[in-house]
Amino acid sequence: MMTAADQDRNISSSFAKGLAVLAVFDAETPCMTLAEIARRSGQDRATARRGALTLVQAGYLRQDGRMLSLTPRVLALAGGFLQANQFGRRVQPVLNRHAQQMEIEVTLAMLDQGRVLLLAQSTVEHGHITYGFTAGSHIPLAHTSLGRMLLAGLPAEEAAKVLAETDLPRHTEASLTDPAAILERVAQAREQGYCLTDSEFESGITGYAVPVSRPGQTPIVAGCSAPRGQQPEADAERLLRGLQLCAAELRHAEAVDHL
Amino acid sequence: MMTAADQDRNISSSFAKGLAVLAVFDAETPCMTLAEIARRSGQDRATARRGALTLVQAGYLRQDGRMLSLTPRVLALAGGFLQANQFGRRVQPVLNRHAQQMEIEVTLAMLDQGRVLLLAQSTVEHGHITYGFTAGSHIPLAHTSLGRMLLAGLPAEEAAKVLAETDLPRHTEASLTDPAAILERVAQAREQGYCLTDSEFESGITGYAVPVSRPGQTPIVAGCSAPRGQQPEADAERLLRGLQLCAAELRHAEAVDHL
DNA sequence: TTGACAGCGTTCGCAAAGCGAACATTGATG
DNA sequence: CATCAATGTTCGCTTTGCGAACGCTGTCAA
Repeated sequence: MMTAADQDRNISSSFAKGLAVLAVFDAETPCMTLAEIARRSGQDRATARRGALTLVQAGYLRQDGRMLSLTPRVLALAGGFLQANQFGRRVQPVLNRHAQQMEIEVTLAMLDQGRVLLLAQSTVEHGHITYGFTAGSHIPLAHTSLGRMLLAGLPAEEAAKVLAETDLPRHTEASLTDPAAILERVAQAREQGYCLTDSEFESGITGYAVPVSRPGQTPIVAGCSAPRGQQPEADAERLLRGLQLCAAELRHAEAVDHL
Repeated sequence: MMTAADQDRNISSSFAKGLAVLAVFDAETPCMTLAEIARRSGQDRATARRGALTLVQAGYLRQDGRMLSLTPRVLALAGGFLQANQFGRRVQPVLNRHAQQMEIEVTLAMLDQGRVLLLAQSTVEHGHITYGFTAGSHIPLAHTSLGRMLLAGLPAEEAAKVLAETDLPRHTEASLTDPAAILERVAQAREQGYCLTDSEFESGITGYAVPVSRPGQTPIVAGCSAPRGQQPEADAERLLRGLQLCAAELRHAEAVDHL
């Protein structure tokens, strides 16, 4: 009874469903019940159960009573990527150095499924403590300087499409909620080669971002954020200059060319 | 012809095989052909192919010609774990602070499949560049201070068993190759509450490690490494004291209690 | 040049793997 | 205590995906 919507024989649907189970843990939910996993992954409870139990056996999930949570082993998966791309040698040291010079936390990010995916982060002591994001965290696309700079790295129409598929929760009173207004800021960022946002994600915090990837490549950006200071213009100039230097060095090291 | 060794109906074997494909990328191999994946994962080429193609469709792998490589999306899997355990807020700042005070890179690690899994690493600027390991990297168990301190966190017999299942490649001339000799160092580490190794993994580099987890918990350790200096004893005392402070703070913050 | 060969990606018939309706089990509510 | 809702688990039927077999490409020796 082969349907017309012929499932691709090259794709393993069981595997895809299992991956969906694993991916469900991306939110800040530390642990979940089977039913919750099933709901979030849009699968039958029995299906989710098989996926989860398989993950437990493989050591990626731990089962405490009826609660399931990720084990540190998932880090090894990311480790493969980081090692392969030499992040430890080519990216992290550069971020660290500029972060120290700028006296601020510097973040490298790219697009992933309509959100901003943090690739790497460098922290300096005395830095302002943010939400506690790390490499692998997702942050909103529309209301962060990183996100808008990433959109600016796409062709205008594509950026509009990505943005249209994103929902725009209002994080602060300053959050822009009109897609057109956001796209205008994106266009502005594209033109001037940097992006600033103020208080649209965290109140009182200004975000700064510059492109790292070369035009045409998958967009990669570097950015930082800090409480708004006494001389916003001077701060912006100093931080953007620092970020530009950092970005130039990453480009020169070809550290992010094939992401 | 159902065998007596009845495969558990609760486990999805296709999913498990797919995961094995993903895990194969943990080595420093940036990209692989289908056949290579099949060989490394011990699967039939066709099976590996389905797994890989599924991963491509899910966005975790990218296909360039006949080469397959991980995409940054795998970071999101790790991000779930890091966010859930508040690494960004509870662990990373502590590591960074002590690293800055000690003027050296500090690493947090645990056991995973007979190897040392790096959980987090301080990101302060410093002089000495190591292999470029990052969170999620695996390093050897037997010839690093982190690894031996981890073994010391296990009951003696269990440590012996884990070590027996590990192979002991000789990284440098100084590498101990006799399991008994290694276990003796482990026992010593267990007694004195810290572990030093010298040149057994990288020539001329001394490794320092102390336990972080409480006795009985899954072992977690903190450590650092540096070129051997002029006054080894003074260095050791200073660094171990720093690591102990760092470990105590992590314990107090209960940052790593349920890993 | 040509034949043999080794290694690769891909296909397809048949066995077995896993989907989900249905069944237990738990725990909250009137 | 009965009712109900929500969760975890089982099992028959169908679909999925296993792997022998195939075709293709590049390499070597005759």
